[in-house]
Amino acid sequence: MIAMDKYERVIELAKRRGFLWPSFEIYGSTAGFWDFGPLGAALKRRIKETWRDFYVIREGFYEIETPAMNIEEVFVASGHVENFTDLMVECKKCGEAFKVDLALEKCPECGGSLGDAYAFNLMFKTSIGPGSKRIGYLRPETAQGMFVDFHRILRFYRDKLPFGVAQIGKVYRNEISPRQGTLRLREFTIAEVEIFIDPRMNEHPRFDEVKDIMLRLYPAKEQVINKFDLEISVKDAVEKGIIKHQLMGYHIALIQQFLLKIGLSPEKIRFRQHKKDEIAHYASDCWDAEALTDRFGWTEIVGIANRGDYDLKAHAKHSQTEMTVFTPYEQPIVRERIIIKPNVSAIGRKFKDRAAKIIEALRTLRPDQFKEGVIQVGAETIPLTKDLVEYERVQEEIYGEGVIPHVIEPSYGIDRIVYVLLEHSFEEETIEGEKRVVLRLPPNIAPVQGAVLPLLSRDGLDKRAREIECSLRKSGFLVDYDESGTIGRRYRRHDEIGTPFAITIDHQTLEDDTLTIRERDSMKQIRVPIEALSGVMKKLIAGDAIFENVGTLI
RNA sequence: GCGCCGGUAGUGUAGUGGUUAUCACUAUGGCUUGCCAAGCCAUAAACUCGGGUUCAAAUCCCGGCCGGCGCACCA
Repeated sequence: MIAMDKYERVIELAKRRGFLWPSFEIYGSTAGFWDFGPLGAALKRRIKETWRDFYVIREGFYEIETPAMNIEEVFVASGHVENFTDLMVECKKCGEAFKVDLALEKCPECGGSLGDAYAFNLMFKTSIGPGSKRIGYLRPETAQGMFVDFHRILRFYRDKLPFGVAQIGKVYRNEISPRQGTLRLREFTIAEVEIFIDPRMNEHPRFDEVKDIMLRLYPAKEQVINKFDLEISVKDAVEKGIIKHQLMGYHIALIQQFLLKIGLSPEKIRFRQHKKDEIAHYASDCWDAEALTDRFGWTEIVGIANRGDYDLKAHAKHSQTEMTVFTPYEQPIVRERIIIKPNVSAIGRKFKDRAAKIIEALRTLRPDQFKEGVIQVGAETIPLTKDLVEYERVQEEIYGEGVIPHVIEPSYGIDRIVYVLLEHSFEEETIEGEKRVVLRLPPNIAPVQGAVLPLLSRDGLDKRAREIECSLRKSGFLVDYDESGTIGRRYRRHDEIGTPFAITIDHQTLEDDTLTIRERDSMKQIRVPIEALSGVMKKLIAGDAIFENVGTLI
């Protein structure tokens, strides 16, 4: 047998044990769509819950939910319609692809002749309602939902920066040729946060909590010059200007903490900055968290972009909606100003039907623009006599100004994280000559938290085990009962799906109401009283206790 | 989207024109054992789809779909 590489072994396990499989298999499947089976869906759910712990609970960024189907206006404003619908043409000689340009006859790279033009649009397009009057697109990111709702969210947060909004949801991109399992899908789950900040405030009040965290950074400059990544603390990276400011540094550190919490290997994570030519149309700076995979090398799993005020400006313009936050000055600014007061009734009598336009033009003028005593209305220059216009000197206090917030956006590709986590957790080892496959998932991430196993399926051990299974379920643990085959076989079955603890009921259980807990990674066992089981499991899963300390080691 | 290669039970596979489609693992039921994939018996389970050639196709030819690799794409 030809040795399978790690990708193949992980996918084989994932399919066989119910984590992942291609969608629509009975109809021949379609590239870019994968189903999450019972264990995959559970694993993904725990990852999403951990993400919510980080962003919704710990950071206080409330979560919202907006439609996956969006109206055309949203993506016209965001630039996606323009930036996603391009006619492309490829050079027959060198294969280079270009946007179609009528002036283009030969390949600008090599002078070869060009092939036929083809359209590509990464957004799925459809129509809403009967009659196809309204064009709809499936969203390629969740972010626009947060921008479109900005005025509502701002009010919810009582008109004060900074604040953040989170959303987890399905997004859709009609990739030309998706490959590589769940690493590139046409429908996938993204978890995004839009953090709205005052553009003048780049600091983070809790920066000290993360400042000493070590990061592996691969800045844009290094990719061009030395091709080395570097180990550096968050604090040093910000001070040296490698990371632009504290806010960015804080959130990069947070991403790393999250990835480690769910169980990715620390030595297989780095942050790579986008180079100028690969940055998205909406962003001014972007870092990707990349995970090292066996077959595909460094793979993007999280992106953190500085979107600036691009999106809010765009939606403000297209929707004619104010998207600013009133930010007060420390001291109100007092200033004197001369304002123009048109004599409305006199102008009306003199200019009749042109009066309205003249008055409007006067009101939008500053006094210094009206020195000549003439007013420009369309192409016409109209002289105005002094009786038609008055000036008034006013004193006004300005308390603050409307600021368009800037946006920092961490964006997680959840499905990619699921695959990478499976790969990083996957281990094969040899125990007494037998191969043992084990998923070393953290206990709080593993889909099944405990296996309840009667040593024998008779002598009343099975009945006792069923009772224990039932009580664990009532306490909120996702457990599996298994009495099929030898105890060793059952341990191995659960090792393979990452179940962190196996609870075994033996003859001694019937005598003294104790049972054993076996730890997946060490294969050690402790004996604990039944009444302590629930509390012990809770501590072990939360990582609040050391295995050997919560029972008697056997 | 282009090019090359591939597609057989849940998994890994044998099978170059006529086989009851091979073997192993897994799974299910039973016997046995009784704390790390032991053994025995039984059972279940497959030729990617469509068309063509042929008396006869898993096998040869064409096309679709899916997968792998390379190019392009991945805002």
